[in-house]
Amino acid sequence: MAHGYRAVSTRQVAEAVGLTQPALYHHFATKEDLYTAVALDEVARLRSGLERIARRAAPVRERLHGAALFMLTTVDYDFPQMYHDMGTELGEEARQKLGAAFFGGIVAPLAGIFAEGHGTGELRDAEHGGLSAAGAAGLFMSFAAHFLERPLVGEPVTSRGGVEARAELLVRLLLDGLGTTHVASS
Amino acid sequence: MAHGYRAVSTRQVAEAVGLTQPALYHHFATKEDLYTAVALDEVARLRSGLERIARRAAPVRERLHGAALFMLTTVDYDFPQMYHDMGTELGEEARQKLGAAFFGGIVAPLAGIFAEGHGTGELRDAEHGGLSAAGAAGLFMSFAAHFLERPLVGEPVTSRGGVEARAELLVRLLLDGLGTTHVASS
DNA sequence: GTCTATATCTAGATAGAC
DNA sequence: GTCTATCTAGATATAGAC
Repeated sequence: MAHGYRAVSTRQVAEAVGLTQPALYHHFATKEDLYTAVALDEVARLRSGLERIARRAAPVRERLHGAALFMLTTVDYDFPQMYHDMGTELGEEARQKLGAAFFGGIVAPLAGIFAEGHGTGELRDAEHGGLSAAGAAGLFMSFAAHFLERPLVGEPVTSRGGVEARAELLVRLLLDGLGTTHVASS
Repeated sequence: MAHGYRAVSTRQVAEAVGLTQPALYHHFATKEDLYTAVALDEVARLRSGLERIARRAAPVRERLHGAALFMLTTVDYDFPQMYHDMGTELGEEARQKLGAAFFGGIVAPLAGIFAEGHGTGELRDAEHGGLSAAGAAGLFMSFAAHFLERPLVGEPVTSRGGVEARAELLVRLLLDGLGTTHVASS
């Protein structure tokens, strides 16, 4: 997930788990199967974390902060790269399967939080210059990816203040934007 | 740029330009050299477009809209993938070179627009709950990548309204966020 | 400057012993 | 369930004729 599907060989995977390369093939039929299994595992981990946060009895903004903190503290790989691999390196079947898990496990719980915000009028939906609940969840993920990104040159993001501060900044930018003047919903 | 450094073979490149694979090696010493040259070309193209837009005598918001429209209409590859490749698949020298070109050609012109917005008080800088000019430029690129992204399942983004509307939405979300209540700068 | 032919390496995957 | 040994395909890169 950190280096990309093609960049990691099955020999490297085998060495990391203390096996020889052919031994992997006793457990998984193909490299794609292995990758899919790991990706599904990771999506399930994110799902349980995000669903727990989404169920909290806390204001929308606070739960979004929790979700942001969860992502920033527990994701240590390249999220866009994983998404790219899921979309381009896998067969139709694996892509559909992962796509469904991704939507149900990551987009859905986040979308639930945003939908509540739409209900209370705290957040703008698609008809008021904002986004649908699912669209907002997708944007949230892009924000998370942005704040996880390691710059090409210069210091890594982790040194730009603590994760707490970055999670707060993430939510503030997502909800309030960079502008100083608030534009009425149109 | 669309499929990733490792996913495209030099044979495929050769076929695309109407040559045999070894003929490429008359023009470029290695695959990495070829990739770097193409990436530098593309960064130069973005640079000239973004600098032209940044120089326009128009409000900050309008120029950001122009930059968004420029990105959405002229980038037809996977931007995060290119960024990932630049960071992980190339040697130190090429990475430094591309990193500098990226910063000077893409981040800098965008940062110029944001800096003006900071000057007029139209945009919040890092000391008022927003971002530095360079940070805002980076976030802008992440927004562009988000709006260019092709979803794992379902219809491509191009069918979600025209590019004009998507560019406008991009700027609105970036500057005003998803919330309805404006939070005073802290 | 482009070609054919090929060297060299590494990848995913398989065979079969234990 | 893991190993050693190996197959086969595809990759980057080179040699040398034209």
